[in-house]
Amino acid sequence: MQLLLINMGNNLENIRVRFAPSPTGYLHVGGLRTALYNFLFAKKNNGKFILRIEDTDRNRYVEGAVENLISALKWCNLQFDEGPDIGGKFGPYLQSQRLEIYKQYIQMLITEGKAYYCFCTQERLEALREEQLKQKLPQAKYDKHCLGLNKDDITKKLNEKIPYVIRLNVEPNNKITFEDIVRGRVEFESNNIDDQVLIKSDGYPTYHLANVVDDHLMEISHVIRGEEWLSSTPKHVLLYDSFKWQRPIFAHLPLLLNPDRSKLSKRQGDVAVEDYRSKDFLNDALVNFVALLGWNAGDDKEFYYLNELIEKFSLERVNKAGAVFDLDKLNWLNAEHLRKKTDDEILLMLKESILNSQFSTFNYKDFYLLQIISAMKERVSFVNEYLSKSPYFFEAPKAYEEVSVLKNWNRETPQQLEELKLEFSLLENPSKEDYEHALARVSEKLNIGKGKLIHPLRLALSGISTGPGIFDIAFIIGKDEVLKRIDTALKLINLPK
RNA sequence: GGCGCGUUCGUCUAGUGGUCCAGGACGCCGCCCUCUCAAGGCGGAGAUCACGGGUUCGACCCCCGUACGCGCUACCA
Repeated sequence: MQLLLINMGNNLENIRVRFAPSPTGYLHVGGLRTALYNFLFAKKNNGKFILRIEDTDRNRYVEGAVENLISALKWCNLQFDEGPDIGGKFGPYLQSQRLEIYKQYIQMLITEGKAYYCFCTQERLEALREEQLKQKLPQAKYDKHCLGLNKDDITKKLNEKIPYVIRLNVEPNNKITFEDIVRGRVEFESNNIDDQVLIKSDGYPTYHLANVVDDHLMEISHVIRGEEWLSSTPKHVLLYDSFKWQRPIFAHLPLLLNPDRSKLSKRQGDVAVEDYRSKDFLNDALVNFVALLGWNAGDDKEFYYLNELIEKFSLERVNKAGAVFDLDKLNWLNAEHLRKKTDDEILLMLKESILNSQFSTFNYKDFYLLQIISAMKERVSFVNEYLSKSPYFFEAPKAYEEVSVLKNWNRETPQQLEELKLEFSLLENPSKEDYEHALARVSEKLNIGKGKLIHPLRLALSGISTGPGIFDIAFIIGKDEVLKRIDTALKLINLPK
């Protein structure tokens, strides 16, 4: 009976995963993808998603980076259950505040002979490396020089305050094997593994020690991280085994790539979540897009909301190969998500956009903006395109697209537009249809095609040749404005001789 | 150099031994719709499944090798 309750293997009942970035600036889209998969896996399995900051490199610390990371995560709606700002049962969640813990655990390793003090100077290390390089050894490795030190030597050096590091004692001639959910079985030769530094001379742990100790203490069940960690996983496995701790389940995710297939980098475009946010991308679209970079549900569905991703996600369906970040597809997804928003949702965003634009001093009525939204909705991919693609709704045109003038404006046009203006001026509270009928009457009267009137009218009202139906535009800006803009155009547009 | 991982249309991908002379999406091109531009609908071009050997009656799918790419190779994460 009792045996049935004991389950030593990892199972899906107590899922705890973590996103563990180092605070070097902002959230990288690759980091977002890692965070997302962790989040999706946790939520799908009723588990916990934890944010832990790996700030054990004091040289790399960037002011405000943690706040930045958190706000980017929140913008993407990846709410974590435990973390530096909200706390939790397993805190603190900043590694720099856990130094005492690492010291305590490293002592266990030293006692067991699994780790040892190393007093070698930087100079000796460099000389060693150079020598090994000269001998064309397959690989530069520490020579375990300090492993030979006896207790007295060590206490003496310690008392003399000679700087030291603590190294992992890797036993030779072993095979180190582990299972990875996305890669399957992975095997390494212990001879190829260096005696990694675990505690640096400044007393801080390296990533390798800290991540293992914390993952164990925080009861992390699955380590889901980027492929760049695959090569150091055997060191972590060695550490788990040395501590006699159960290993978590590993899943190493494929990398995100530049168009030239190198690792996604700043040089070739935007890499920070913030960059996309400031370029008017929707959080839903970014998350949707990034989710599909390395994972798919096995069907043809491409449009997802976060809750749908949670429902469908599984680590088993994560791909092995790196994925190029294709901006075209992100743009498309953004347009898709934007069109699915309600007009009221867009209204809020549009007002925000106006505030940050050249039109910030104008005061548009919600009712007016809503009309613009319904006219432009299927013509924009980004909220700010309401302004850039149809500025004429926000301000009367001051100039007229040249090619369109050349194409649609001829000697007879002014006369014809005068006629149209007259007909329009007779209208009372005109609807779209009223404008349309009025224009039809004029075209009939002058015996010319409607196009002869429509295109110049479009030019006069909008200054450009693209946009919603011309009668919609007329209706939205209103009769007074229509008449005014025709007058202005008549005055400003002069055909070249 | 060593070790590890990977390789299906330009890109993201489906595919788990026969239903694939390989399906979908983005992008591109054409047609329809139409006052323009979009959106939408329809259609098209686009992959000798990196290459070479096996295994098998049969391989994109399994095995081996090669090439290429990427990652790691720090007292960085």
